[in-house]
Amino acid sequence: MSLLAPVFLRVAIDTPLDSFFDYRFSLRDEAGALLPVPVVGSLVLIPFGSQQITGIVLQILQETTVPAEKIRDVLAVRPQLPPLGEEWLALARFAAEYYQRPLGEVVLPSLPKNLKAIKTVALDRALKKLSKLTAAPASAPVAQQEASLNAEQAAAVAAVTEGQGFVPRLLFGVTGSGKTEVYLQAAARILAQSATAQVLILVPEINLTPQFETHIRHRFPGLMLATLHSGLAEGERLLHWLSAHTGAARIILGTRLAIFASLPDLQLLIVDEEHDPSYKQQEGLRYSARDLAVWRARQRQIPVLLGSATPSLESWHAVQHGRYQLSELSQRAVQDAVLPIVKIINLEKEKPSEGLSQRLIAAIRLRLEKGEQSLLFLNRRGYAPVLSCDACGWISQCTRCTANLVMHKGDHRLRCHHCGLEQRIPRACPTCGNIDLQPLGRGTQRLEETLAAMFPEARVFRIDADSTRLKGSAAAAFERVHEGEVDILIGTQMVAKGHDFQRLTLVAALNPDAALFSQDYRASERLFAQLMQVAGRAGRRAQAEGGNASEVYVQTRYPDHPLYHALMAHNYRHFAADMLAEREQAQLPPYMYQALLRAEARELQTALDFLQQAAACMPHPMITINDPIPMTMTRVANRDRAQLLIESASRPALQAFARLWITELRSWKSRVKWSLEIDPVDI
DNA sequence: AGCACGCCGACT
DNA sequence: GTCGGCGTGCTC
Repeated sequence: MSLLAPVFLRVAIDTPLDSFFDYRFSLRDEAGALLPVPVVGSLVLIPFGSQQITGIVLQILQETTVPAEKIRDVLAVRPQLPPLGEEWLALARFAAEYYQRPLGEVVLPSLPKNLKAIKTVALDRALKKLSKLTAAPASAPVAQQEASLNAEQAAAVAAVTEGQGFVPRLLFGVTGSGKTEVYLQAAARILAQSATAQVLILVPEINLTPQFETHIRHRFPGLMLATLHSGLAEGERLLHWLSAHTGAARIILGTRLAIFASLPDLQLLIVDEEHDPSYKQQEGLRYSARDLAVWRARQRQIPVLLGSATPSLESWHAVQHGRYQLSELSQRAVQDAVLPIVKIINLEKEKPSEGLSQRLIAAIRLRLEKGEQSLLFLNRRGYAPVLSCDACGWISQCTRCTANLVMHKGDHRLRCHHCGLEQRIPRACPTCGNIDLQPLGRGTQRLEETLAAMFPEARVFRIDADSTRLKGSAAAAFERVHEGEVDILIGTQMVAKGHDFQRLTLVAALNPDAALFSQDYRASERLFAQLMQVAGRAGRRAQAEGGNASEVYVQTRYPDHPLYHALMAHNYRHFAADMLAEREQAQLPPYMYQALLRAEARELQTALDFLQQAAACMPHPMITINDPIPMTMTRVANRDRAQLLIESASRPALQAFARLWITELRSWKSRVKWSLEIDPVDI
């Protein structure tokens, strides 16, 4: 083999085509100088059709079966970037295989845009900046001002840090039981064990990164921390990603996308609020960051800590079956703090006015008198979910979706929350001309208006996606609440997570019933977690301060529902046992594995026909193929959607089937847009 | 998925 | 006579 012969690079690129592409790489440049052979994991700039794109080198080949006339030359390699490692590629390969997507569609979207740009100015600048920061004196990663731990916390920290190899562990503890302290001290010990060790901490929401970041910076001064989430500007994102990739960052804090960070010496993974649905990506590669965290830990034979007050039934099931270890924090860690008292208000007996029962109004008034905060949780933004005409029965419907247009009073608009369609609120009914149109139902805006009128002396404040649309305004809004500038806080699920408000002693869920009877069998699991979580916002204050225990009010038409009883008793174990028994009885996950084939087309029937053919094309003894059904929200943005659920008791069988099935469906070259999701969560 | 090439309707 | 509709075919 002559040294002058070119080599061929097998490259993965971001395309739905499930194949790799081979390119020629000449070992001599135009001047005749010898070039080093590129390394697997390098990024390369290549011509692709009429475009120039960036791909990643998977293999170096001496020859290729691709006809010579088709082969094209690599345009450039990116030598300044240390190549992505084998271990990272193995993670991407696993995700691609497990979720049944082309490898390039996993790898390339997970990299910062500036890394893939044709021009390397941004990359060069970031690398230069990074080299200055490491140059900074590396202080010993000794934790500062550690809080003292109770026995359960200490046991959890010891168990995490003294275990050998891959140990998945569930940290089960109510809000306020001190999970964060366990994370920080476990991280401190792991970081102290070597000068290069890295710890990855995942949080469910971008809103939670700032306060977590503050904790970490305070606790580990001088240690490089990288945050990774979708809110970063491209420049920051590249810098942070590079600091993780080069090993300079020792703690990496991020949302689900951070699970794909390149981390050369990862030694501990922490997934906070592991049950949170946000860990599931709901478009493109539909991965579970929680599940991938466990996979990464197994791959590297390191501990992974999954924390929650209301663990996912999957994780709880794994504990019951001995696949995960359990560390429990059974007490609130703050001295004298007690669990809030949960009170159920029967809306059939206590008729609400403007959505508020008299008892709840009285409870709010009491808090105002004592200078304490109340939080009203209503998971519905806008003024009213629909506008209607009493005279003819017209209601505000989206013309493009199977959904109502939501009334937004502030900017006088009707808005579809699914496709973004907007129009002015009509002066009169579009069908009969009646000028007296009625908002039906209640959203956070209307509630805000009601409370402001009811308590003119109170500072009423609303936090939802509408009120925090501008970048950075969510952080400012939470800050306002923390500073005590708010008496009554109204919020959607945004306020349910993570934030601890010191003067908050009343939490109310105004209208949580809808989830009880949802078609989605996971809805009650989510509702329970959400209510436990929002309840956890209250009662952090020590009783010793002279206050009574905090209160949580739940307004419901179904006061005897077992979910609310479990909530009153703060009894996750009981709830989980019931739910798992139900799931086993009904043969649902985690006792069964599922995949969901979705199809969309202009006409519903086209989508259903496609699914019907898919259902019939490959019978398999170990796979249950259900009937195609229209999705609950059939039409979104003028596309009709339908789905087909397949199930199996065997994960390998489901995987093998899905692989063959996808190959078959691809070969049809149908014009129906379709996708297959493994382990779907929103059914 | 992009993007080009290619063959039929309403415009300067 | 051209601009542009989206059908189909390809991408190392």
